[in-house]
Amino acid sequence: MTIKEIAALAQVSRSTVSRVLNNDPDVSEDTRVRVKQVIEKINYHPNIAARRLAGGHTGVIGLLMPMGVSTLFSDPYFSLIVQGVASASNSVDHTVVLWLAEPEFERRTIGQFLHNHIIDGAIIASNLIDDPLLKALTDSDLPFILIGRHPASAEVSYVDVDNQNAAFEMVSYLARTGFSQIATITGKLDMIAGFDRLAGYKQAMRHYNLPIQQKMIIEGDFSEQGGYNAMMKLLPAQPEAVFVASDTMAMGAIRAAHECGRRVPEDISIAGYDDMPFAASSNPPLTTIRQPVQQCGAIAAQTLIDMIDRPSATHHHIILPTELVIRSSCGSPKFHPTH
Amino acid sequence: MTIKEIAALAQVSRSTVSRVLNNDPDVSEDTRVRVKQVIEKINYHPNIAARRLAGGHTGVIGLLMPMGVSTLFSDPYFSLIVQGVASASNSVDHTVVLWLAEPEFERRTIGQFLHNHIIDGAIIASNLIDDPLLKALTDSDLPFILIGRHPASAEVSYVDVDNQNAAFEMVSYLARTGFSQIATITGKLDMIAGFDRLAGYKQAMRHYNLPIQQKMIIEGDFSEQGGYNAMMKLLPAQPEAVFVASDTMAMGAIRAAHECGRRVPEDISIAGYDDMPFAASSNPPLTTIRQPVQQCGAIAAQTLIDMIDRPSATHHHIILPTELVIRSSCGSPKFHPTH
DNA sequence: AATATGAATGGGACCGCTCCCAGTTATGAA
DNA sequence: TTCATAACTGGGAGCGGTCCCATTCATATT
Repeated sequence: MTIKEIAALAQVSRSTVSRVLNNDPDVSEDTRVRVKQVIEKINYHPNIAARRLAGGHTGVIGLLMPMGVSTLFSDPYFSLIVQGVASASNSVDHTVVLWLAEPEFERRTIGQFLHNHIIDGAIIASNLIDDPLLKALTDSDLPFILIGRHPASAEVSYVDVDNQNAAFEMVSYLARTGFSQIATITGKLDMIAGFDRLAGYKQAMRHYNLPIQQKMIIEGDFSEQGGYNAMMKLLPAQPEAVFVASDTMAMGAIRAAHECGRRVPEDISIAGYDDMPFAASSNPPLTTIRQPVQQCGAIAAQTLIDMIDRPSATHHHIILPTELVIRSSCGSPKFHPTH
Repeated sequence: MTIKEIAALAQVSRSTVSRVLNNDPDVSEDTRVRVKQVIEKINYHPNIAARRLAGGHTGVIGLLMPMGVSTLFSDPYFSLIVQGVASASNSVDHTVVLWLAEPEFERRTIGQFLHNHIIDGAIIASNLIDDPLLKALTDSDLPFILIGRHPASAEVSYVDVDNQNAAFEMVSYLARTGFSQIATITGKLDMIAGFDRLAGYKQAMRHYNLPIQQKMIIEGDFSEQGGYNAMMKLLPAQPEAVFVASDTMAMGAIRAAHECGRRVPEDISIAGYDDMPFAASSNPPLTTIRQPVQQCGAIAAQTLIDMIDRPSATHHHIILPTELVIRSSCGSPKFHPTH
């Protein structure tokens, strides 16, 4: 089933069929309809490989999430990213493929992924601060965009939320409520999101003249178990409130607190980050930061497709707003007058 | 960076470079080494589109999970499938792409996916009993394999576990323990796995001369919330034990039981299915069926690649063994002497 | 009426690779 | 030494599209 056969059946040339396929205006309405009917009837689909080879684009964009399949699938955050990317791409007739590779294999295949000329561009949701992937990407001529800002930012396009500011807002809220012993469970600090949220915490502490203490800062890893472990380490330091850098970790932290007989928020206040779907219905419902994850994915896709269609030297740096969501996992100091 | 340039640099013909690329034995060791050095130095990657166009295969296989991104990412089952497929494929130098599409868009693009000739074959983890996708697949000439058997089986290849038998084993275990009021929360009954597990339940009930009662059979949907809802509906019927068709649903069922003041297993026994990672550490640890999900994915990939390399008319029907895993979520009737 | 203009279409030349066939050289047997 | 054979290697012909240029024909302009 080739364009040639369609051309024969519709009694036009290959070129004309190609024009119809690509919505070229230089085709008479008659011809267009006739060709389309044949295409429809034959159930013809252009061969992407040939298309790419001859033309230059395929209409498929690649989604790269270099973190191992298991974590990729265990964190609802990624699910939302994927949904955003997929629906935004689909709505402008692009399809998206998720490149799946076990970590060891990934290094070998990543080059292939970038150079195989099967995708028109790539969206990378890595957020490792120092990802070697980035160098490969900038060296190649493949259009790409990051989800999560990159410190050496100017050279690459990204879409992100203002993690630092969001964390600042949250910790400020805690401080204004009257807490002074505010701790934090950070994300992985080699990820930009983890790093930025910690920076926001520190900024707020300084802003409210609260001491920044090492024992009040525990590094987590964005996982539930990591939150649990961190909380166990943190509890002896007697924090009144803790800002946990992700909702998933917050769940672990709450589990740890409960296990040690602390009520939330009566004995200890816990705030999360992400406003994941489960945050509203957890026990207790989580005070957290809402960030538009799905929208991040969607905007990344739109921007990338735009970059593909209209190449230019400028880079896009898009920052999406966050929102403080107050629920009941944070009380106020009067609840535990021991302090 | 084309094969031509490599040929020029290595002072051989395009053909010879192609031979080296494809491990053709008809190349002298000298030449092979020389060409490989150039390839290495230039960091050359063959253009997959051209390769596919000229040759016939790309070394990439497609993974199709037509169920919407959100469910895809929320169920650890799929995560395991993906891991199995990815690692098995990678180990024989194939890469796998996950075709992402929102449901509405999917119908339009699926044809493209099948006919675009960018993938050498497809693995489908749909298990909808009557998936129209299947017809499209059989009509096309793309090699494919199902994860989860298909009722109209002989025509297609698949790898699956013996769901019915596994369910039979589990319910038999419950019956032998001494329960007579055994209920079941099924999976979605338009999925073959849900259907088969219910069949196994019924088979065991008959085998042990236990009555099959409508009120003891509630249809779930494989989700946690679905398990919760089903359990709420089931509780008034006073079952002693319930076989839940997935661990995820079992967690919901346990939650419902607890909420209604029933202890597990003292007041009610609950058995799951899947032996998901969390099943061992849940409260209480779940008696369940272990099925080699990851292995399913791996074997599907291996078989598919074999089918691609050595086309033949025969279809593969592979059934993997399951295992009854006894933990503490099922007690014995003496625990609740009210019955 | 003669010419310029533009819309619609056709055909050739690739895109980068693989496959097949033919040619070259080296090797061993006659 | 001569010739058949094997071991390599090179070149041509596509794979199924897109793009560009050339062509045709109808319409508008002078």
